[in-house]
Amino acid sequence: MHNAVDMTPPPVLSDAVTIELNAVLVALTENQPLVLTLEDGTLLPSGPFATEHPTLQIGVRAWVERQTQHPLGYVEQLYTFADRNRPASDGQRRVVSISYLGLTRERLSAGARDPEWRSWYRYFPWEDWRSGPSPLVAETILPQLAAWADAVSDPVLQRERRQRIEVRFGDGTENWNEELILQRYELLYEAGLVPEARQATDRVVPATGTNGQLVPVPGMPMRHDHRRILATGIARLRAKIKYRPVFFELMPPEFTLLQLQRAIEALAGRAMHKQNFRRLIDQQGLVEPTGASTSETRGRPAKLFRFRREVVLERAVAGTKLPLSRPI
Amino acid sequence: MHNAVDMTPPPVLSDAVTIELNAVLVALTENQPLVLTLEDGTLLPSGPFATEHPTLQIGVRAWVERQTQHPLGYVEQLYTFADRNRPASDGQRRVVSISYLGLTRERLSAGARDPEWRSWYRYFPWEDWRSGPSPLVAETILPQLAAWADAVSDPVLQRERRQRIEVRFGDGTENWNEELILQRYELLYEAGLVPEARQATDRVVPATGTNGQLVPVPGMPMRHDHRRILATGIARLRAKIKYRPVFFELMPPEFTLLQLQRAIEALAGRAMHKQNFRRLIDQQGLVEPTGASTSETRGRPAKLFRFRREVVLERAVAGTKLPLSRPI
DNA sequence: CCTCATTATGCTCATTCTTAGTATAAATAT
DNA sequence: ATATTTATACTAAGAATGAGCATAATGAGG
Repeated sequence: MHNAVDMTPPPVLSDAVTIELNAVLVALTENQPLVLTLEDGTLLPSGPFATEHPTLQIGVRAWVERQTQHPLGYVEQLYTFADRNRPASDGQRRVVSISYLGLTRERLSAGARDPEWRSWYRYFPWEDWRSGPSPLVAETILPQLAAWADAVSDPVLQRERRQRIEVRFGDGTENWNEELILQRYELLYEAGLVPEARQATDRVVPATGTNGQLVPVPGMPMRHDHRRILATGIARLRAKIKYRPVFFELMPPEFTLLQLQRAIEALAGRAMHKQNFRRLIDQQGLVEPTGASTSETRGRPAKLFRFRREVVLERAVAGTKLPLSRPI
Repeated sequence: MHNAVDMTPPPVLSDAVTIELNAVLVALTENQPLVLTLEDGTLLPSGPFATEHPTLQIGVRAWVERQTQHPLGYVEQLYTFADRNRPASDGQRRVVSISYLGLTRERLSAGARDPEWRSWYRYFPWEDWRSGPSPLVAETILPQLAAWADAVSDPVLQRERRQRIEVRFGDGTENWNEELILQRYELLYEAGLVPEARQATDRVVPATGTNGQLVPVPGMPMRHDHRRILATGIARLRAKIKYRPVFFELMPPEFTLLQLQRAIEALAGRAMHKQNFRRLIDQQGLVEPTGASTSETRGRPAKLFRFRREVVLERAVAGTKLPLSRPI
């Protein structure tokens, strides 16, 4: 590397580290957003980055495809971090984790136990607002967070905590921003309301119930920080669907507009107005009718659509608009 | 790490790699967006990630602050890549580069040669549309890209190339999307129109002028892939200013609304309608008047503003809207 | 002092977008 | 046949946006 004379840091040996790749692999089935898990749903798939992989992305694709027997469509880097909660001083090499978001069209080996596809709302039940405000927020989460805010005596800090709660969770019925899933998880972690927070070494102020005990919020935990990585992936996807047509990779080659709508709603965790959704979709020229219709549903048969070739080719830069506003 | 029996890849030694940290460090002075460079503007600052750094971000902060003698405000991870153009088979450890975007309030050591702050439009002159469409696009870039598209005989490929050019550059006067800076750079690279493309080992189809020679587009190159990293940082920043109040970190504690507008315009590379800008800004409650005004400018004195405390505290989730549309 | 150039700021207005419907069509289940 | 379900067309109120006019407050130059 370069060595500008007065810029060079004191000669320090850049240490050897080991790279671990993590994947948040997403699929959609029957209006459920699924994520691939291992070991009874407690881990995301991960694997080492090795010499045989020319690039990181090829590394991720290689072992995900081997594990799932399925070609991986869209792959996007999520985040890289080093040594969260892992000490480096025991003679072992430090581990740097690089996480990826992957989208795939169909799930496979349904019912398998390892790997197993699970709805991500098992991990984040409060994030599903498709049929209105999740009662978990108003009834369980907000009261406990309020207690956590009250637990600090300094009025300035208390006000800051209340503000942070309000921005992330709204009031339980309004001002819900589905993109803030990661920030919500992190706040719950900080408040000691998720089980993962107990094992952590850093200072955590646990919330206590009326009997002085920790009362974890419903939602399945994962090992290490994999639930946080999952939240990062969901957040990225929820943000991205609003301006890039990522759902290409999740949909079958032909679909009805309602299927498309339900797919996006599954990702966003919110319902959309049907007529407005259709208007936006065909205004944008993302899809074209195949000419056929389906009568798999009960009512009037729906036209089938496919994504337009030109848009698929340029999906990395093509724009989308959805009747999901970017709140505040 | 976990080891699900039928999931384990063939036992492969996860190889040791070296981590290198790169920084795109941005500041604003006199309506120019500046980036910190080394070695006569040919490199971005980079340094090794070493044992003494508990986390990656602390590592970046540590040596950037040592190099610039200036506290680093906002820091955000950009991208991680391994071995772009670097062979791994010579017995040396592979290098994984992790790049960061940093924002800082004031530049320092003005006029110093190393490190030196430079306007990023020296590297991407075609990206400055603040006083209308950049003539470089219509007069230099588009003709050469058109020649590059024509150079392929297969009509399907030719149409695809034309479409990619159109999406990224528009027609030279309209449909300019300032967020696509990275995709534009990559297209110029692919077309062989930037000098960096010549040294690359991968297959590059160089564009040729009328006399059969490579005609690079104006804009200073950098070594390695640092200009690409810079483009990544600018793209991230241009996208982010539209929905998060990142400009906090770049502005002085007090400023006029015109100063704020010029700052954002410098980042976006586009001009905004003054009255509409003001309307949006005060609708959102991002700033509050300090009560004072300034008469540093020639005309009517402008009120001074500061960012509101509440918004600064929650800047990671606070929203912004600017009269810069997210085109297509 | 007067006028002009310059910047700041208030206000309007037409257009487009968005939201939240109503209405109607075409199928299935009973 | 009738109720139910789904698809699709259309509309009207309200909000947001884009473009511009009008006025205010200052310094510079005569």
